[in-house]
Parts: sequence; structure tokens; C-alpha cells
Amino acid sequence: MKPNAQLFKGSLTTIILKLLQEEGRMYGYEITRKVKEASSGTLQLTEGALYPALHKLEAEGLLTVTVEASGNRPRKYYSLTPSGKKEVANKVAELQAFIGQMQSLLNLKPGIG
Amino acid sequence: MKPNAQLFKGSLTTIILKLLQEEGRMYGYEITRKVKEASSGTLQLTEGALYPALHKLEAEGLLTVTVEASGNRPRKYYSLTPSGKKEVANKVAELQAFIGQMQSLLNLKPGIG
DNA sequence: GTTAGATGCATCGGTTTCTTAGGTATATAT
DNA sequence: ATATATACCTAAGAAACCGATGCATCTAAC
Repeated sequence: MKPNAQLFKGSLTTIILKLLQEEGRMYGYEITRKVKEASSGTLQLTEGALYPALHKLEAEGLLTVTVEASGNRPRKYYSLTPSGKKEVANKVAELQAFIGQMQSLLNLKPGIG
Repeated sequence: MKPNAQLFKGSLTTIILKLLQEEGRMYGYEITRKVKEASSGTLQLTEGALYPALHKLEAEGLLTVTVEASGNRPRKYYSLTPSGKKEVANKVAELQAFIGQMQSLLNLKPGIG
């Protein structure tokens, strides 16, 4: 039983955009580490979920990529495009509103109805 | 753009269990109304998502059904089984912990990195 | 020297979950 | 007659995610 290990449906892209807004630019592997670290290991963002999401965001024009050979192996740094920067605020606001609604459903006291 | 209309992946069953814990017993159509009402119309729980979820929870032994002809048309009232009552606390706690992690990711300030 | 583990990219198959659309049936309102 | 509300349900398809796997490089262990 590990349903808590998976991200909210449709929220992964929002998380990615938010992290890029925060950090400026990141590469894929770094994002997986960041999510794991920021959630104390609770949220495990698998690469099988991340990379398709990154490619999709890039195809939608929200992200750009710059490849850099960082001493060792090449890294693909992702950063927000102008339209990506606009989208962040919207998506984050949507997700937060949504979380608020979820909490109002979860915070009802049992046996009162 | 209506990603905010959908429930978190895997959270629908938790919401159902929570509502039944709160209300004692409910029928399907009533649950859809309740979610819509409690979220001011933000969350729309479609029947195509609800009924399969209810049947699955019943098959897992977390819910029981009693059919009642309530004046007009027959209703299927769902309520928690003993094991369902145990599961509610766990699932709600999991989801709340998860929401907390999501918020900590979303509440980071932009441009600081 | 070769095995293991970390970094760093990526795809593929399968499963679950949700959406969209439709179906059945009764009652009420227009 | 037609639309809306109640009340149940399924089925097809899309979407998202998980787990496994693959390639390649570098470092550390033994």
C-alpha cells in the first residue's frame, strides 16, 4: 500500500513549473532529487513520470532546454519561457484552490452529519 | 482548461469513505450533490467515476449496501463496514500528510533558489 | 580489473483512474 | 410533448502514473 507515493493527478506539471520558477533552471535528475528532499522522502517522483511530463511541457512551449556539458555528463537544463512564466501563477493558484477544497472535505468531523 | 475539476488521483475513495464516516450512510446521487455543494461547485464528481469507485470499495469489503425504496425510486445506501471504519482514519491521514507535502512545495517563494 | 553504485538521459508496457457519452426508468414542470 | 431532476449503471477511450529496463559515464570498493 503506497498510494501516498504518487502525485496528484495533473499536479506534476504544476510542481515542475513551480520548481523552475523558484530555482530558475533545473535538469531532470535534479528535479527528482529536489522533490524527494523537499518532501522528506515522502514524494518519490519517478523518472518514468518526469521525463514525459518535461517533454510535454516543452512541446507546449512552456519550457526551453539548453544542453550543457557540466564537467562530467551532459545535462539538459530546463527553464520557463515567457508563456511558461505566465502559466505558473495560474496553475499554482488553481492547485492551491483545489487543495483548499479537498481539505474542507477532509476536515469535517466524523459522526455529526 | 478544467484540470481543477478533477479529483486527485487515488483520492476519490478517501473522499467517499470520509463522507460516509461523517454522514453515516449515503446513496450515490447524494454523494455527487454533497461534493458539489461542499466545494461550492468547484469539484464536480461525475457518476462515471463515482459508481465504479463505490463498487470497488464494496468488493474490497469496506462498504455495505442496503437498498431502500424511498417513496419514489429505490436508493442504494452505502455505509462503512468495520474494516471500512478502520481504513478511514488511515486513508485520511495519508491524504492529509500528502497535501501538506504538496503545499510545502507550492509555498516556496519564487526567484530565491 | 571488475563489480557496484551514483549520476543523467530516456522509452515501453501495463494498470489504474478519470472523462465523455450514452442507456434505463420515474416524476414533475412547461 | 419536452425538458429537467432524480437515481441507477456501463463502456470506450484518454490520460497519467508505476515499474522495469536500457544506455552511458564516473567513482569507490575489493
